[in-house]
Amino acid sequence: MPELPEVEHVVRALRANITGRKIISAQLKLARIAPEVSSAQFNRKLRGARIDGVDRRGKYILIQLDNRKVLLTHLRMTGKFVALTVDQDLPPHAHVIFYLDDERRLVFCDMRQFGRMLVVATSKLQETRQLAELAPEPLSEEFSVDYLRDTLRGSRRPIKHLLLDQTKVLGLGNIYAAEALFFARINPFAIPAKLSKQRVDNLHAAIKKILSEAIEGGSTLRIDLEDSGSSYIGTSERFWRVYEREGEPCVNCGTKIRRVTQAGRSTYYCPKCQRR
DNA sequence: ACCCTCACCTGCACGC
DNA sequence: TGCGTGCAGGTGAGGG
Repeated sequence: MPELPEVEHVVRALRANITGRKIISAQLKLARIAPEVSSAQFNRKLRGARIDGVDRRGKYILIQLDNRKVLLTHLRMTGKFVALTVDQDLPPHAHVIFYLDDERRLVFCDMRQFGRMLVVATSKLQETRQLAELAPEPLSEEFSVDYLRDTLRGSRRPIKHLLLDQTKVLGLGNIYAAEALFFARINPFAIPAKLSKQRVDNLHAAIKKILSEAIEGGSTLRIDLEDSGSSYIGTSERFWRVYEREGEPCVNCGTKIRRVTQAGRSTYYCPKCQRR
């Protein structure tokens, strides 16, 4: 499910819901979710810790603890957090359960079991392999036109593929990469190194626009954020210009949206608006 | 270094 | 109804 905007919503909801709570115990029910530790070690590292805050780096969720550790979570495709009150049953695919000091349980559910958790020392956070190579935050000053131009300059793989590389451009997934290219009117097969300065400017603006609109809940996104106990945190419903619109008319020119497979993923684009 | 393919899983929509 | 196929918003390993 989640690309950067969805993860940001999960982070905000978690921050509002669990900051200040203490983890009484942590039950890792499916070992592959935290492959670097046993379930006993997982509990040992987390039990007794108070949650000081919740942050995000790219698509990673960082749950800051007061025991000088951070719980890193990646939702991958289908990971979700849900907060349960005492009287509520576990939902399907509940793989990790955090028993909190207010009698609620924070549950990590993941149908496809791709999600991952990792407990790292706060002092080692920067050098953690999963975070160390990530590109700058796309909504920060650091992600500048100059940065993007320098990044694209050396690359000859199709631009859509590069946009999914989190070490080059951070936060986009298959949907927002397609949408950003549509807004910038760039063909997904275009060669990054060959893009004109103007097109790089357009792409830079499009990435910022797509992500910030999705986060702030503009016209493209309707947020369904629940503070109260039971519902899934950070779900959303939205409308896309090209994604999953194969055969439908382009909103700009009416040409049928095309779907192609690129690097093993579906890519949607308007063949008329998005010329190479 | 790059680029591609596949693997990891379950569930759902679709066609026969 | 039932079964096979393809597909799903992410990443990482392994090959050329």
